Amino acid sequence: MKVATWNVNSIRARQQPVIDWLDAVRPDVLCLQELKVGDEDFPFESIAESGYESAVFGEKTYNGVAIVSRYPLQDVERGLNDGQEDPQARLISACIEGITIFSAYFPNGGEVGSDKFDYKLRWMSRLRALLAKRFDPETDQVALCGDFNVAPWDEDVARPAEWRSSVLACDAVREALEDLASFGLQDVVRPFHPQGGLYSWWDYRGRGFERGNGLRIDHIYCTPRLAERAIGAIVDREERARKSPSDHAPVMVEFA
DNA sequence: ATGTCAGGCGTAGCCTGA
Repeated sequence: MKVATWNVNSIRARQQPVIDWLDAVRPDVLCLQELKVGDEDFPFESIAESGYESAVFGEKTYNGVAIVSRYPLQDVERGLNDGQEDPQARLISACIEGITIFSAYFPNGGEVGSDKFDYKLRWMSRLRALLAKRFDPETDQVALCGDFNVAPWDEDVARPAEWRSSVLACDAVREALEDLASFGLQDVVRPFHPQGGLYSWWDYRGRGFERGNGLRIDHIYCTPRLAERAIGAIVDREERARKSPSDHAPVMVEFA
């Protein structure tokens, strides 16, 4: 079973690349982030023509997440559902073939110390609480996929000196991710690329891709029973090298 | 600090967010 995640930076701008990628790669599940459209503008029909069912939590202009799957999507849930307000569409989950898969778009965080940064840390803590409430990490098979907006290690950053103090790689967000993972989730991509140097996002500004200035901020984190089934992980850099790309490349893990 | 994108508004070009 192949599970992928891709921040497409507008599904409207990337509709054909997404469909072409589904047709070429044939993942079983693709988690999407930054749709930037309301549910009514999501291309359900075009994606269905390629053989995929979609569950969408859209938002006009900003955010928006989806899960597309070759298998039926069950028990779809949208948002953090913790009784507090979250006006931003950043989380959707569905049960697929006995695995609960999340598509998550973590807040970027703006600048360290800003209100947006506080929101990012709070959001991560609320996500941890949701996981702890809904799942038993010992027995449940859960995959948290998405744009985490966190590069967990210096090996995930091409130029640590340039990014170490940023909202993507500073100690506070790395600690928040460690706390989230301490629920019982592990990074299933890193073990296949222990040397690091594998990136999933390159800033449009400053021609990050052309200059090799990348970060690994898109992740697939799994509970142990699912993680032990992982047999490979890739980042599809070719999608970032194409004309008019998203600033993110797809990340995909195969499970036995 | 920002050399690039994308969407909104509204129909040019500025603003926001990333």
